[in-house]
Amino acid sequence: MRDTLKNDLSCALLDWYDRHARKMPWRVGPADRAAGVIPDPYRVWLSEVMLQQTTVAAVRDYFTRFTVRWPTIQALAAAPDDQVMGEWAGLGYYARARNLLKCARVVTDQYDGVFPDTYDTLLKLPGIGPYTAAAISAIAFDRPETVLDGNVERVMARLYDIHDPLPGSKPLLNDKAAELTPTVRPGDYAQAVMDLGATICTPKSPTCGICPLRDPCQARAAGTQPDLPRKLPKKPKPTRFGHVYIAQRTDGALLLERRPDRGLLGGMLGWPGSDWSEVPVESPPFAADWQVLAGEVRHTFTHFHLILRIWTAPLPVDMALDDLIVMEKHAFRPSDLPTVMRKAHDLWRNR
DNA sequence: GATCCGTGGAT
DNA sequence: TATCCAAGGAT
Repeated sequence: MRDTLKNDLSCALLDWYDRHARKMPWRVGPADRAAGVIPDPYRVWLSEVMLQQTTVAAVRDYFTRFTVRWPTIQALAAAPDDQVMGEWAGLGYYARARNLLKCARVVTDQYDGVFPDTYDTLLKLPGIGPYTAAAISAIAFDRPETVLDGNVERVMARLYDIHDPLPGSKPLLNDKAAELTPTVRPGDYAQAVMDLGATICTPKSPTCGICPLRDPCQARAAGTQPDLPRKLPKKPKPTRFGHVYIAQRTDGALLLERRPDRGLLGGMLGWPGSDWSEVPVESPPFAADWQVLAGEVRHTFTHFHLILRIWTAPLPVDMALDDLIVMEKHAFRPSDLPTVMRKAHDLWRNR
């Protein structure tokens, strides 16, 4: 009976996916896969890391730029750190980019450039956790692993009308998802559940009327689907303040810093500045007649709001400062900056 | 288990 | 404007 239900559900989902799979630059669609096209594990891995907590729309252009610039994992492994961090700038969660490079170098050096295919081996690699290990194993190698991301959590919570709040209900949701994972076409199936969650079984206003699982869905029968999955309340975000300092030489060169590898915006390029706190201390990188710009930069991170004041001064010739970078005009790209630093740059340029 | 870690779009 | 939240991982 359970097998029958499982087969009905997974077949309904695969059938829906065959007809409605979204096109994505990294995806080997059901028709291509059926025709024998084998996914490139490098592209599957890169896309899955980019997609961690990030929307498909935001990832698209980044994925294209990365794969044009670094078509293979060996090419990526050989890239200088600052080029990769610059290409990742704006996408957020910069630890992903640092771990991406670590992982590329491990696979290149220790696995001869060949991605491992098992969940347990993938899980040991930098930046690959339970979700991504299962996703790569299933999507790139068509192994019957169960992916559990936000989409699958939502689909399972509704399908079985589970009211226990996340994250405590995660093991139960994982059990439900694992029960449904078929041994045939597990890669397509993993993408089918996630596509369903992303397009039909959405967080708000799910379109149950056209859902391939509308009949067996227990939440829909109970009318509870808009309230699922339940989640524990989140903490409010405090507001912090800070100062940043933009100094430019008459030839256009700029004073920048490479942020330490750990912590917020780790490894990224930025403007020197104060700590970000309730009452920041003005801390210019060198003594000068600093002028504060009109306006301010407002930015919201994962766990706090930030309001920055921007100061500017001429950068003397031959100025050299510990841990700071004098970047020539031709070498500076605003797109290499994380978004909050690019906002400061834009305010300064439009002064 | 709780906290930290970005960003932009939708509502 | 405020909140949610998106194909999560590391510590």
